[in-house]
Amino acid sequence: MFSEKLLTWYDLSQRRLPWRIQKKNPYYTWLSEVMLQQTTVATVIPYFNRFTQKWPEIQNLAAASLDEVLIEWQGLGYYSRARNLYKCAQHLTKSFPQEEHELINLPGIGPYTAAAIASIAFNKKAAAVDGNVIRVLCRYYGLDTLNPYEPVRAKLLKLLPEARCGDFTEALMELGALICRPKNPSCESCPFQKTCKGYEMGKPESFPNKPPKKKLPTRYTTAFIIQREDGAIWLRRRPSQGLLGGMMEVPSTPWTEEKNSEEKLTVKHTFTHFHLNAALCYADKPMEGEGIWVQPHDLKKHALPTVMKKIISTGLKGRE
DNA sequence: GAAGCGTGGTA
DNA sequence: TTACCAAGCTT
Repeated sequence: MFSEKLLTWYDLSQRRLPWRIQKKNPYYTWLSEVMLQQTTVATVIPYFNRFTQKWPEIQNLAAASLDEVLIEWQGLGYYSRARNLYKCAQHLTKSFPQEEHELINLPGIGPYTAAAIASIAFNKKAAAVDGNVIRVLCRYYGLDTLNPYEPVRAKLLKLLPEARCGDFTEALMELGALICRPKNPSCESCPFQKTCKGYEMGKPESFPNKPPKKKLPTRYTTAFIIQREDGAIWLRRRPSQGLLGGMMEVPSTPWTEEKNSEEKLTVKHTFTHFHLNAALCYADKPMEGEGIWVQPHDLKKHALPTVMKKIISTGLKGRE
């Protein structure tokens, strides 16, 4: 009953997304699911299109270098995804598992993504529990527990149909994205309005029950815009693990909670777990250690995270 | 199990 | 401006 109604709605209302054009392409499913982790559809679309144009098959992606992948990934965030994607491509080139319990052993593929790939690409009966599914089912069943993952997973397993498992998985997430939105849900056009507990209670937006978030600390640094007479800028590579791992950067002092002396030019940027306040400082001699000179025109050839693009562009403008 | 891990859009 | 959020994974 539930699944029939959901699939009918989905057949009528689904968006045409690049990874849905070619039906059942496991490479597309895997790539899109990794890109969509904690990231909006609108942000992912151009990245997905560039990746699949540059690397039409997994073999092409696996044959690239990690730096090439990081360059294409720059700006998308959570760069461990790109590192794991690259590592995972090496495995998938040999064989592409169809089962959830095999997929979950691959780098960058966790419980959600394993179930999503098994279900969407191979039509297996797997329970993909993401933020959408948690929101939709918590509202529908009026679940107000602070840890809804397991209860939602149990409900989902009972709802999953024998046929069209993959479409059902996509449909439930699509309902969450288009109708059962986090804010301003469109209950008037929801096919499940009549039987939705959250709607009946008059407060669908209060589900799921989330703990309050802590305030983010601010860290401070001084970033060095080191520019040679011919205009080239000094860059170096960050350590391969941790924050912005493997990406390029301009040198900077350690990022600590000690405030800067008030500088003229600063760049502010917010990461997942802290705000960064970078005071800019100009120099013309390189720092110790490894690094490269890059002409401003060639910056696009290097894997720069957004925070570094902001620092460099602000630094170059501020110098004029 | 809690913390670390990006970014851009929206209210 | 600040806060919150968006198809989670790893350690």
